[in-house]
Amino acid sequence: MSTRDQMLDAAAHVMRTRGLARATTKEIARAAGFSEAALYKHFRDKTDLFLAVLSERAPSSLTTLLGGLNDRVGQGSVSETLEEVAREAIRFYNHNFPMAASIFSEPQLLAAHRETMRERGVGPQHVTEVLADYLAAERKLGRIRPDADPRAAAGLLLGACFQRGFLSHFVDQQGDDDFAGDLVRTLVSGLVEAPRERG
Amino acid sequence: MSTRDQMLDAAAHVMRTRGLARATTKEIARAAGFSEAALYKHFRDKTDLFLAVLSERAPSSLTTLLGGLNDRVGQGSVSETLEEVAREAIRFYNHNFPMAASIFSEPQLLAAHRETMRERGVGPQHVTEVLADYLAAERKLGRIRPDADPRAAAGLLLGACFQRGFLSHFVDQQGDDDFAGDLVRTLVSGLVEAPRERG
DNA sequence: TGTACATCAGTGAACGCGCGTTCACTGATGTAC
DNA sequence: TGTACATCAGTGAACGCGCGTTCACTGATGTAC
Repeated sequence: MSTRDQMLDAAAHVMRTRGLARATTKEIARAAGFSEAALYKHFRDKTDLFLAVLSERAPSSLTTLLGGLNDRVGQGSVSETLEEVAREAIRFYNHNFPMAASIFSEPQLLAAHRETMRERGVGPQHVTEVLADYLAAERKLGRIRPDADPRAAAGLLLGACFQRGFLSHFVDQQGDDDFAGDLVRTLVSGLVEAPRERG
Repeated sequence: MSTRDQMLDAAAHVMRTRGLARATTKEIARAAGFSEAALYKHFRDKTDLFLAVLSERAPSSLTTLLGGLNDRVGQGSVSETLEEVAREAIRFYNHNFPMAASIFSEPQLLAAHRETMRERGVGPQHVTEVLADYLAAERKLGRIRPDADPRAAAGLLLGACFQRGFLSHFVDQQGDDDFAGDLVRTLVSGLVEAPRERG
C-alpha cells in the first residue's frame, strides 16, 4: 500500500476515533507511522488531506447496494428489497455519522467538501433519489399504489435510518431487534387503511 | 439581561455562525462585549461554557409543540396534527442541526453532554417517544389502524424531517413546497393499499 | 564495472501563531460605625 | 454625613502550550558515460 494510502487510512481512523478536533497532524502522522513533515510531501496542507479522506475514504457500501436497485425492479417482493436497503442504511449511517457530522464544526471545510461533491455529481441526497427512482419503477409495474409518492417514501425510510444512526451515538442504544422491518411494514401498510392479512 | 445570559447568547451565536472550531474564547467575548477574562468569572472553563449553552440555549419550540400533543388526542384529524408536527420538526432540525452535529468533532464534549441529558431525562430520543405516545393514544381511539406501530411511524416521520434538516445544509436546497404534507400523506396511506378518496 | 551526479521520499528540529487560561489590578457599590 | 474597609464584576497584559507548517538535511535509488 502506498504511503499516501497509509496516510489516508490513518487520518480516517483518527477522525473516526478521536474526533475531528483531535485529528491533529501529529496524531495522524503517528498513526500512519511517518513524520509530520512527510504528510506535506503528499498533501498541500491539512485541509487538502481532510478533503482527500472525505472523497477517497467515504465508504461505498450503501452506494453499491443502491446502485444494484435497478436490477431488482419487479424481482422479489418490494418489502424484502426495502428491508434490505433499510438494514444496510442503518449500518452505513451508524458507521459514518460521526465523521460526516464533524464537518459542521468547520464551515469552511464543509463548503469545500460540498463543492467537491457538486463537481462530481455525488452527495447524500443522491441516495434518496436512487431509492425514489426504484420505487417509481415499481409503481410503473403496479407493485405499489399508483398515487404513491416515491420521493416522500424514500425520504421517510432513509430518514428514519439516518436518525437511527445519529441516535445510536447520542444516547445509550436501546435493543430494537428488527427496526428495519418495523419501518418497512409501517411504511408499506400506512396508518389508516384496514389491516391486511399477515404472513 | 445578566452578563451570564449575554455570554450564553453570544456563545450560541458564534457556535452557530462560525462553527464550533472557530468558537474561541476571543470570538465569544468579543460578541458578548466583554473581555475574555470576564468569561472565567462566570464559567469554570470553556467546556463548562459550552455545556451551559447546550443545556440552556437548546431551543424548546419542538418540545413545546410535542408537549401539547396529549391535549390533541381525538381532536382535529390525525393528518393535520402530523403535518403540523412535521412542519415544526423541519424548522427545528434545520435550525439546530449544525450545532448538534458540531459536538461530534469533540467526543469528550459529546460524552459530557450525554451525561447531562441523561441526568435530566431529556434528549433527542424523547421527541420520537412523545410522538409515538400520541399515535398510540389515537390508535386506542380507533383513529388509526389497530396493528399500527407507533414507534416505527414516529421514527419515519421525524427521521425524514431530521434528514431534511441535514440535507438543507449539506447541499443546495431544492424548493419543495409541501414536503411535510407529502410525508404525512405517504405515511398515512402506505405504499400498497388501494387509494382512498381525496378531499 | 566504476564514478559522478540527479532525484526524491522521508526526517528532526525549529518556527510563529493563536489558543485557553491566569495574573495583578481597577473602580464601582455596599456596609459598619 | 463622613470615613474606612470589604466585596466583586470586569480588565489588559502576559503566560505556556500545542498546533500547522517549513527548513536544511539524509540516504537510497536511478542514470549517463
